[in-house]
Amino acid sequence: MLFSRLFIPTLREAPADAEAISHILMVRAGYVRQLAAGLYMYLPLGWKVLNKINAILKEEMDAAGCQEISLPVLHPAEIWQQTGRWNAIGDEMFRLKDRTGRDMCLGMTHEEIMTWLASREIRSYRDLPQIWYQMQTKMRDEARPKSGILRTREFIMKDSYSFDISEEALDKSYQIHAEAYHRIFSRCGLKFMQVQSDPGMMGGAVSHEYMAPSAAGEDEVALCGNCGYAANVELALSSPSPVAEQDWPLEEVHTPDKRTVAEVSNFLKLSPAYFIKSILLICGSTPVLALVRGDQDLHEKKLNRIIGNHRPAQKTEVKEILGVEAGFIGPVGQKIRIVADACLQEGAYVSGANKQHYHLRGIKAGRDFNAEWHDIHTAKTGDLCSSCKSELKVERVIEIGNIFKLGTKYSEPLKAYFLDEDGNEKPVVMGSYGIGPARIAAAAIEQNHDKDGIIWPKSIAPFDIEILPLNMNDPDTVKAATDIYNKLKAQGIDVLMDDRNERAGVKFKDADLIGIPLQAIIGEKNLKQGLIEIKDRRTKESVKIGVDEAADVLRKHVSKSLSEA
RNA sequence: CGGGGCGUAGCGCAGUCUGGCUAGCGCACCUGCCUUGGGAGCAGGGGGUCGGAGGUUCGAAUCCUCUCGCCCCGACCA
Repeated sequence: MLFSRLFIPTLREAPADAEAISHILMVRAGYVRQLAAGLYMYLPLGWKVLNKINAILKEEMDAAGCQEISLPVLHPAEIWQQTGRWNAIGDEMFRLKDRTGRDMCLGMTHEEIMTWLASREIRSYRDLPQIWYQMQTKMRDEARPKSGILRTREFIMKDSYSFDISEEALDKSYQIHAEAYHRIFSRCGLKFMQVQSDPGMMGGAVSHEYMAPSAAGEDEVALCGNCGYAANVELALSSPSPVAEQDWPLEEVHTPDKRTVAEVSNFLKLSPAYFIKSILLICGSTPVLALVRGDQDLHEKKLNRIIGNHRPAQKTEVKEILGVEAGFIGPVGQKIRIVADACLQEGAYVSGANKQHYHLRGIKAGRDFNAEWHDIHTAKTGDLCSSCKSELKVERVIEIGNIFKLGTKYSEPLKAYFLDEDGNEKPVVMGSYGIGPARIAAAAIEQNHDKDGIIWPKSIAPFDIEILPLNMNDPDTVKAATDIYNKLKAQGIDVLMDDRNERAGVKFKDADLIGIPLQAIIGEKNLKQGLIEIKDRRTKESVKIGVDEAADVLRKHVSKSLSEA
């Protein structure tokens, strides 16, 4: 492809409204443009990258025995009403009516529609298993789109759905996906990991996420370097690192106007780890007291799984319900439901005395208060792994894919039944599996860039090679470049030639920005000695090779690097 | 949805507090000359309903009211 014939609007300066590196670079290098919040247009280079990723996805899905189909984006409401998600999902679903007034929605995922299809067509155990997938647009009215193409309101997803006769059979489909996903992300050149995750609104019992480490990510995972435990912090189990046990008698301490853990711990010259943080929550209309160690944070989602939806109590409610001002509340003597972090079962602590300007020191679980014990704190770096007691590390990540065991959550309400060998009617056992190609692209940039621009992994770069004829007014340069360009093209190599009548500096800057992994630089001086230069975008190392052998050498470079990937 | 920030040429910005000449600068763009190994130089040129609506005023990018949009933090989240 000739640069002059391609629409590649590069920018010298970073757009003012971009913050994430991948966002800045994709806009600057002319890969994408923004239409509105969370809505992006893919320009030729961006679309090419996305299609390279999609091709890898399809290859691996097909190789795993999955079948590509395509479903509508526009859905009738009834199907979503049957599974209950029409009501369970809030403003995140785009809803509309057709001309007859019938409720419709735009698909944010396709469990319902896939299951509807299965319910119509699958009758016998002989029809199973099936794995169907599609590369298709999802629409989600995100509360806050952000970070360029990392979180958008419209995006393409590879989503697949498995239909099996039993949980054991589902395990197999699940495993097939796990293996395919490992191959896909490896081929895309990403650093990634598989972690345990919370199934959330998808339902089902087991799920895993595929995470690409990056500061631009929105999720956090807890990782154990020793035993390999890896989980989203939404459910990661950990023990806060223990503190030396104190042998305090239970006694009141006067703490005038000291309310927060930080204030009291300063006042008493004690580490926050010796405190119990008491948080009053309102769950429906019943109050619940949540307790975590003073140096820990409560994790809302963990608590949510135990007590359901809840909200923090207002200061006035605290006084009404507990009879004491917020800041001096504690678990001792409370009659209301208490959910406490498991680490508080050991040791003696300081907490509010439920008396204005007083705290209690020497509180011991079991003796002084009782609670339901759960892991409800937010795992953080330095916590101990719950299975092997090594130190955990918490890292920021981009979610690039996920796999869910759904069981019969969708097949039962949508009546996707089959007859088994014994003639019994049974619900199909399902799984669903997603990958976001745009997030793969963004994560690849987040993980592979330098001050000059993008450094694409070879497998998903928009081109294999960029040829840079430095002076288009020099006939020898043009001839040599065109010659190499034609030879490479004839060999099926995807090559971009910067044939613009620009100065060398402009071409170098744009080439580095765009990030094609291999550059072939053709300049007058080298050419006079029969040489051209090939340069690795990542290492910036270059070697000179003969013009005549250039096409062959470049071809070998490309095929070698692709087989490595 | 709560908090903060910002809307002036394709991009990046100044001007707004303290109203006043024909609304400016850099880059990009067009023409010509020149130049060709890291975003050259010279000369000439085109491009703006100052996000929108209403108001105050002799006069509004600037002040007031309303409104729309975008970004960031938080809440939320297949």
